[in-house]
Amino acid sequence: MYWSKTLIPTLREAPADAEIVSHKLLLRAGLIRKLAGGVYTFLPLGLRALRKVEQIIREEMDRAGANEVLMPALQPKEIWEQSGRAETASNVLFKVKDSSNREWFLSPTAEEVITTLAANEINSYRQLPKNFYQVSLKFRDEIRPRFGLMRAKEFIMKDAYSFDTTDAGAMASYQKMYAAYQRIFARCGLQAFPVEADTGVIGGSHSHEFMVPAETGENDVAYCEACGYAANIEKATSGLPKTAAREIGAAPEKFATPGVVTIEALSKDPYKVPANRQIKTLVYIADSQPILILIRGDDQLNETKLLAKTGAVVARPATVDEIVLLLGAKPGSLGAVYINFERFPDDVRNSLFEARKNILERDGISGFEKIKVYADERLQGANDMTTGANEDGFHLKNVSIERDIKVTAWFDLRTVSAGEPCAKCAQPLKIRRAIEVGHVFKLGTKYSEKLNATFLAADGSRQPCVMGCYGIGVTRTLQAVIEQGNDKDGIIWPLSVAPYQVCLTPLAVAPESEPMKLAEKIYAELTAQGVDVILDDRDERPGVKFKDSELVGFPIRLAIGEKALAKGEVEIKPRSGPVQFVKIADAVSTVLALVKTVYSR
RNA sequence: CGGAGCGUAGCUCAGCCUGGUAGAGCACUUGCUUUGGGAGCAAGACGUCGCAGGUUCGAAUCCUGUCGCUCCGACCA
Repeated sequence: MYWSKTLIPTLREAPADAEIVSHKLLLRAGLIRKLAGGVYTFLPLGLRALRKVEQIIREEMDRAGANEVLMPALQPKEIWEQSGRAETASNVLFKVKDSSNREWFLSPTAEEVITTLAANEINSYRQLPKNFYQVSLKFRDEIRPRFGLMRAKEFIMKDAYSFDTTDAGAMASYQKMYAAYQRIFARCGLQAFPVEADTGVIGGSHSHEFMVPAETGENDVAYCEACGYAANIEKATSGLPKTAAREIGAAPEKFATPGVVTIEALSKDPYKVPANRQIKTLVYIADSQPILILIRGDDQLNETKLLAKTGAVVARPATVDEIVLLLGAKPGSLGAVYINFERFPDDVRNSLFEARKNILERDGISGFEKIKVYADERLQGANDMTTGANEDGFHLKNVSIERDIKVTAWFDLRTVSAGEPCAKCAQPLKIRRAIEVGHVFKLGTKYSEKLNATFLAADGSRQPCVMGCYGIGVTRTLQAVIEQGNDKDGIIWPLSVAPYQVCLTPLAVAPESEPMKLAEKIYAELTAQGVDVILDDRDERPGVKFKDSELVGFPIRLAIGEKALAKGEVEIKPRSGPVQFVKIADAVSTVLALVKTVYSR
């Protein structure tokens, strides 16, 4: 390609709405342009890089035995209702109506479509296992698009779906994809590592995310350098000991705490109750039912764990009004010792109970009379604890959680912090930010059962396919490559995904000038060898050409100037390496040798 | 959806407080000079100041509404 024939609108300054370095460079290097928030056009250079990432993904998916298909972006509402996700994934679904008022969803993923296909086309165990994938445009009704391609309303995703006859087979399919992902990200020049992950509304039993470490990422990963444990903070656990038991009195004791509504205030004079001897009581509305969550005072609730462990579809903190109706006190004085107004005489209690129940049920909240209490495992066996008395301005001490509180179930509900001992090897955990570029799930039979994707087994029985699904955010991966590879001058592409591998830079471009004639000759030779070359034929000053080639980040620049030519030489400069002058006759072979170092930046 | 901020030339921004003929740098066009690290000089083109309404003799500027964008939070396959 000749530079003057394509469109590479480089910018000296980044548009004001670009926040992170990779977003700025995507715009400055002329790879993308924004049409609207979270919606971008890929310009020629950006599309070339994107296609290279896609090609790597296709090669590795094919190598792993997956078959490429292309499924509709426009999906009928009915199949989403059948899987149950019309409701559970409702907040991210783009919904459209056609002229006859029929509802459609713009595909954020394709479990329903592929499972419907399998239901129709796969009948026998002889046809399994199978793995189908596609690379296509996906839509998500992001409430807040951010960081360019990182979180967009519209993006390119590779999604794959495996179908097996047995659980063990599904596990093998999962491992194949896991290995393919490691190859894919390595070939893209990315340092991506797998971490244990929550399965979210996709569901399933087993899941890893592939993470690219970056301060601008939107995920926190807990990891152990000693044993290799790594997990999304939403899933991570640690090996902290349970709260120590002590000698205490026979019953909880109420004491006045006027104006004290925080853990911190109660830990100070005159009360001096350390946060780790307090029980924090949180009220949530989970699937329209009130629940209490008990966490140690110095811990933080992990809402993802709450949903995962309780099986709730949606949960939100209760409002202050709801809390007063439920427990009779405002936040700051809440506890789970007396949750049904035991402190009142029976007749008063019953009338309060009925009145409040009616109001809550009017607002769609049910199960008031039997509030479930979920407690974090770290509180198991804890006594000599202090918690709210469900009476404004009062707390209870001498609380033994097992004796005084009716806990419905114990779960790991807390968020781990850096420095806690690893659950596997006791070394201190670290936490860092990362970009999620891929996700693999073992789904099991959740979708195949709901959408009737069954097969006839060798023994004649009809069984649901055991499924897995595997996603890679292609456009996000592209941006992650830039986020990880840049310096003050611009992008540093790995050879594998660079829009062009070599930038030929003649410093005189008149058709009959020596630099231009030599550039055209080298261009022809490199192109014939299968190298992606761009020839900067613009009549610009050398400084402009050098700055642009570094901003765009071509891995190898071959400059041809009058001075070096007079000595029979040209100048070859890797994007992040030293300049070398080579004889004209050796120029092509030197470049070819550099291009062979496929995995290097 | 809550909180904050911003919408002026293709890009970065000034002007707004204190109303009075629309500005700068970069980019663009033409000419001359220059030619190994984002050139110099000269000339030129580019704007319904996001949109709508209001106040006023007069609004980029003040008021109201609205749309869009960004940040923080909530949310997130």
